[in-house]
Amino acid sequence: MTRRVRPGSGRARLEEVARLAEVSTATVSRVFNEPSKVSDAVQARVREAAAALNWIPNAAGRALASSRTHIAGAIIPTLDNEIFARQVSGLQAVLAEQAFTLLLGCSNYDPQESLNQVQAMLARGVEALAIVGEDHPPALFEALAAHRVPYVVTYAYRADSPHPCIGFDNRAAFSIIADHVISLGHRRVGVILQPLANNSRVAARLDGIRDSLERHGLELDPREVAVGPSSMEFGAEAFSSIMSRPNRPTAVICGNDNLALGAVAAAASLGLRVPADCTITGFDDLAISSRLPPHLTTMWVDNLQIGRLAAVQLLAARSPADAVHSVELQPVLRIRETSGRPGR
Amino acid sequence: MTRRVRPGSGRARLEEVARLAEVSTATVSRVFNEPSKVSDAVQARVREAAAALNWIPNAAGRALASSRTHIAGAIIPTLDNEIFARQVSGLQAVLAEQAFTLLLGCSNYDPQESLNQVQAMLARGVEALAIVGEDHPPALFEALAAHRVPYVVTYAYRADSPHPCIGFDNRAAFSIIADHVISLGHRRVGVILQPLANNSRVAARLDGIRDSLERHGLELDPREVAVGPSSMEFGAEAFSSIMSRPNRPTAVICGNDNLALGAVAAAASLGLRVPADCTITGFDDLAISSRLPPHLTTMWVDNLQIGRLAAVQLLAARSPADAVHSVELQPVLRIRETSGRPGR
DNA sequence: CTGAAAGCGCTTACAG
DNA sequence: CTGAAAGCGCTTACAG
Repeated sequence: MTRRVRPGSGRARLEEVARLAEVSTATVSRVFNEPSKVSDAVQARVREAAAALNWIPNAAGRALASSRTHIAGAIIPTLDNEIFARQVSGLQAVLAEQAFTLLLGCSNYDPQESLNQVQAMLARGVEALAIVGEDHPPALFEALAAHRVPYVVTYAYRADSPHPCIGFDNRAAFSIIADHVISLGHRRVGVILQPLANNSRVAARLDGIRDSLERHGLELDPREVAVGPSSMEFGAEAFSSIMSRPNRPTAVICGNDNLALGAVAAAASLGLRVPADCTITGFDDLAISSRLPPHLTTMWVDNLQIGRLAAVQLLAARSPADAVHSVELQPVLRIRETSGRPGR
Repeated sequence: MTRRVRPGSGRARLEEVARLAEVSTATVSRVFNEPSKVSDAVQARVREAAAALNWIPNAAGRALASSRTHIAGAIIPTLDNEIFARQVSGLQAVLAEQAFTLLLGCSNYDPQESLNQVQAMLARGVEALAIVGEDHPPALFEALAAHRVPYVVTYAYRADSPHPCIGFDNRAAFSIIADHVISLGHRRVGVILQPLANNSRVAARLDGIRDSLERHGLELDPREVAVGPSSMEFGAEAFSSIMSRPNRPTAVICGNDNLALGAVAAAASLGLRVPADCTITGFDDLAISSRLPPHLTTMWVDNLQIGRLAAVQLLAARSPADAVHSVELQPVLRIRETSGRPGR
């Protein structure tokens, strides 16, 4: 019988620590995982040996033996957006406290890509998953269910959602914005939105605006609703186009701050005063929105808290008794310089 | 002899796929890892069985058996910065093509935290690591060497660096900015910088400015060099303070766009015209810098390419014959509206 | 409090 | 082209 030769990782193994400390491998393992079960004297010897060998436990071996990976996943649309980056920070901070590693995936608003990312994460053995929004293929949620991985949908909250969710009501939020605009005396309102495809949150925002208008006996002129890329360029372009029509609106509600900042810049180059000639509102309250003049009227969401709460819920959900609970946050309207009464 | 009972993961295992396809486990493994070694007929049977069982390979088992984790790591200062986020996108895109997963860590400019992150990543078995900058504890680089993990320092390049690096020469870049400012006719130059602690790139930037001034027989007045948080608020505050002195400078070079945007806003509220009363320059060319008026004179670095190149180098470095090669990128000066001749 | 040893789910050297 | 089986580095049920 020849002994097979396998390369191995070349690093110090737990067994060598055990040999140096003159204890069993079980004891070494316990020192680092259940120290209360090991006498102080033995603990000291083991820790010394581990340090001497520069030993770092091998996560794969540990995961295989314990069926616990200590990995959680998060899927966001894109890193190119400070609000999602902030959610990730919140997640990571809380997970790190429990020695969990965060695996991050970006879907770029592509449902197929989010499914791919989830597959990859399941292969890595994520124990829980946070995912922005609910616009994902049914196969994605089925895969999570099949592998019994607890998950939470973030950044969107609906009371009747089939998923546990931590976020805010997009529809209600935009009703609040429209109410603010109408309360200032505006009767004709334009809207500039980011793409509706694979993002039901944007549709909810439009519905929220319509809800408010309807309550006040007003309606949206479809020619004054622009939908396009979530860029300042498109915000500027759409604003110019809306404001170049005869009998133009006196207020433009934008789907986010990016679009609104573009609209504000376009207003300046058109020689329009904001808000005297046109009120402009955003959503997100980006860092620049309150720092560069004119300060934007917008809505702020505690994204750090969304990330933190998601992590707390997911960590709790590992004990199967605890299901993930939905939490609704309230966005805050921040009235600044770009909204005001119509006319001069 | 009692058979021990271990919980297991509860998911389908490769062995069940083998049984259903009526082949050995070796064959199933080969179908997914070395398909050319398996006949088409058998492949089809195995793939069908895997699909029927909804089997996803267990990464921990695979890593343990092969000593290959297919994980790479990246350590950046913060996600709260679009330039680092862009590097991560570049890294991730190239790594994904090779079926590598990226593990992301943020140090928040804290050397101790970057060391912690590296330790955690070594435990996870990262096969390669990209890390922003070289301001890290020696123990960090020693740990990488001890575990034979190839790495690359990004976002900074020095010909005499002890590390393989992919980035640009911060000192040379700021010399170019200062040359531009001086060529416009400015003789008194103020400087606003982000914190120098644990970030030698900022010190290099200051040196670059000094190099240029010296070449032209000029020098910096230490009272006109402000150092503080990398925020628009500090940029504004520092600018106001520098410009409120008698005999003030006619140009202010900022360490990045954030500070410069704050300076531009402060100029507006002080009633100073930019660039007629004061030239202001930034660095990074953030998305907003060319989209909100006045368009900033700044320098652009191809951060996506830094990320991509880092990934390519790291993937190549897995075959030990190939060491990681340094690559120097050239930042591009983008002259826009905030720089001009002094006076009117 | 401690140890001997089975087992986690894969890969791969070896044999045919 | 395919298979039997050892082994990767840990954890933990079991026994003392």
